[in-house]
Parts: sequence; C-alpha cells; structure tokens
Amino acid sequence: MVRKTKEEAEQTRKEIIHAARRVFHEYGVSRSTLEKIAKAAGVTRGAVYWHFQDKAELFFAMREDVFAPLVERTDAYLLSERFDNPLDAIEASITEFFRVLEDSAVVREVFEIMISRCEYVGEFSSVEEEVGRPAQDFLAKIERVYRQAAERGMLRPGIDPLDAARDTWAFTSGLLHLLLSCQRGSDLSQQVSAMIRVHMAMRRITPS
Amino acid sequence: MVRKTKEEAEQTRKEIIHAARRVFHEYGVSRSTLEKIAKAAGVTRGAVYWHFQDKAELFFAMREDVFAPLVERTDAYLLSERFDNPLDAIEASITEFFRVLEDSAVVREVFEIMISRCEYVGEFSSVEEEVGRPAQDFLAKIERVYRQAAERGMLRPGIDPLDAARDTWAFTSGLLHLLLSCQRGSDLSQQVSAMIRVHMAMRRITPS
DNA sequence: TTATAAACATTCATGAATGTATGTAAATAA
DNA sequence: TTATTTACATACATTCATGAATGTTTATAA
Repeated sequence: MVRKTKEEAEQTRKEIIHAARRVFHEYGVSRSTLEKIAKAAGVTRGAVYWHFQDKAELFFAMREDVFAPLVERTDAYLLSERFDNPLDAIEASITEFFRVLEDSAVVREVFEIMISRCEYVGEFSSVEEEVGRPAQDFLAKIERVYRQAAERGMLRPGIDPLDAARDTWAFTSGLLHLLLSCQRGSDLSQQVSAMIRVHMAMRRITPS
Repeated sequence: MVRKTKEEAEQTRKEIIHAARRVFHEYGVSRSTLEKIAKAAGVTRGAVYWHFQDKAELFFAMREDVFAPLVERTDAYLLSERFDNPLDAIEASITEFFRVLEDSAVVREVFEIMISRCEYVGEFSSVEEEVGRPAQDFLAKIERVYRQAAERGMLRPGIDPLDAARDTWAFTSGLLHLLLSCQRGSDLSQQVSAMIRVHMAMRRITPS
C-alpha cells in the first residue's frame, strides 16, 4: 500500500526523524546508514529519500525540531520583566535550560548527538556556525541583563557586566559539556541547580 | 627499497601519526581512510597496518602523544609549592593550559579533532572515559588547592571550596569548548587570559 | 470518471573502504 | 655467509553504502 494521505505522509516524516535520532545516538551520525534509519522507522530507503535529500538534510531537520523551541523557552525567562532582580532572570533561564535537559530524553539525545556523536566537517561544518550563533547570542543577551543589574545596583561592586557575562557564558557551556560527555556515574546531574545558584550568588550583592 | 633500519622504522611510525593528525583534522576521523593517511605520510596502507592494528589504535597513539605531557605540565603548576597563594597556582595552571593551546598548533589540532571531528561510539566510546578521567581528576585537584586557600584565609569568605572548584571546573571546560568550536572571527582567544584573571579575582579576598 | 501526481518500495550499478594474503628486498643475527 | 626476520608494498576478495532509476499503488483534482 502506498500513496498515503497528506497527514499520514507527515506522520511518516516525523517517524523518520525520530528514528534518525535514535539511530544517530546509538551508532553516531557517520555510521548511521539510511538503511538502518529507514528500518528503524518501519519504511524503506525510498521513503527517506522522498522526504529528505540526504543524511545531512535529515540531520538538520532533527536538530531544528528540538533546538528552536528550546531557545524560545529560555529566552522567555531571560527577557522576562517579572523579575525584580535581573540576576534572577539569568539564573531562572539557565536553570530552565538544564531542567529541560534533565527532563526530556529527546532533548538530551539530540544534544548528545551534537556534542559527541557527530563530526563537524564537510556538509556538517555549517552546523558549528548554527550552534555557534545561539551561543554568541546568549553572550550578548546576558551581557545586557548584567548591565541592567549593574545599573540597578544589584551586581556586586567591582564586577564588570561584560566580564560577568563572559564568565557565565563559559560556565554554562562547560556545565553542558561536562554533563553530557563525562557523567559516568558521577552525581553531577544532581548538583546542577546548586552549581547555578552558587555561580550566580558569587556576583550578587551582600553574599551572606 | 624496504626493510629500513630500526630508527628509520620509528621515524615512519611518527610520520604516520603526524599525517593521521592532519588528515583527521581535515576530513574528520570517520572519513579519514587509511589510504589517505598513508598517502599523506608518503607510504602505503601496508605500512600503516604494519605499525597499527587499525584506525582506532592509530587514533589513540596520536592522542596519547599530545595529552600526557600536557597534563604533566599543568599539574606542575597546580601542585607547585612556590606560590604563596594557592589561588595563584590554580590561575597559573589554567593560564598555562590555554597558553599551550594558543601556541602549539599540534595541540590545538588534536583538541579540535577530539571535540568536533570524532564520534564517540563503538571502538571510540572508551575515549570519552579516557578524557573524562583527567577532567574528573582536575576537579579533585583544584578542590584540594581551594581547600588549602580556604585554610590559609585566602579564599573569599562565604565561598565553599568544593563549590568554587566545581565552578572553576565548568568554567575551564566551557572556555575550552567555546574557544575551539565557535571562535569564527570572534576575538575570544585574545580575551582568554583576562577571563581567567577575572574568574579567579571573584574568589579572592579584598577584590579592589 | 479519469488522468495525474503523490508517496512510497524495489532494483541496480557503482565506488569506496576494509582486512588479509602474499610478494620482496634489505637489515640483522647466527 | 647464510638463514631469518623486519618493514614495508602490492594485489585481491568482500562487504557495504550511496544515488539513481524504475515500478506500484492510491489519493486527489478536474
């Protein structure tokens, strides 16, 4: 039976993406053949080639599915007006990011694929830029927020907002990488929220 | 002409390792065929198979060549007795690490391969553990040094040594990853030493 | 109702990488 | 001096992934 309805076709497209995620995660991107992915999705390579031009396009689709809404979520916290203290917005945003990472196996799988199961060469070198841009954006955003905190006298004296932003930037990136690539039995995931709290506490005024 | 002398054989072994590094860096590990590596080294696949069992063994040899001496160097700073303030030892150790990374193209290439040009699955999943161990060790070491600083009253009051160590741990890891994977025209490499200084300054007493 | 095109499955040709097996000349040990 | 390894090069068989070409239904528009 072929020639499904439009909705059914969209469904198989999504199943291919989900299967790709599982296969990428298990075998790594370059060892994930389209045959394996198709089989995991319950279709043949013909279906995969119908929906996606090649492996790279499938990879990008899988990534975009998870990435865009995540950035939107964390930005909502970061740019929210409901925090009296801008530092609370930063803390809430970062905490939310790692909370999603902890709660959603799908998100975690995609990040693990991108960090330790993909080689950024050839058709995939553009991925690095696509990932680098949000990182760059994140730095710019938290710098603005830190600046607001400084203006309102809520950043500890002697700390430059840009310096604080860069430090938080590196901290966040490092925490992500450590969490996903060398957790092996370490209790790091249970320490995450405490680490974020401590990190932010160091730049608040009147640290008890 | 075959059957070289022992020293000549050792030389070709090294040339194969160097060629592997260049090829791995350009094409990524999985797309680096032993044929390409052999050609880059000026030999045939026969020579590669003579010196190494397969691609994985060649990869490990290439990595070990660079990794071991680097850890030794940074540890020398970290565990040195010549610093009055233990925090200076930490700062010097981290600074030294990134200085080597900046100065040595070989070291940088190997780190770039390991961070963004290798998939940690199959025969390579053990690499993650091998890299995770030094990271774990680094945390333990700086925690001890932070504790010394606290005992000598040189750590800013209100900061727990373990918390400080974890924060520095994440910071260092993040800085490394940001530096190697999303530098694209950013002036990050020029900011590194300043960022380290700022990071450490936040945990020193009497921040001017 | 029928033609068209969508949504796949199937088949085929091709190339590329791997591992192994075998060849070979020179260094080295006896 | 000669036998034996060493340090490779060459050749071969096999597997495997890719992309394209073609086949096959069936939803859908006209």
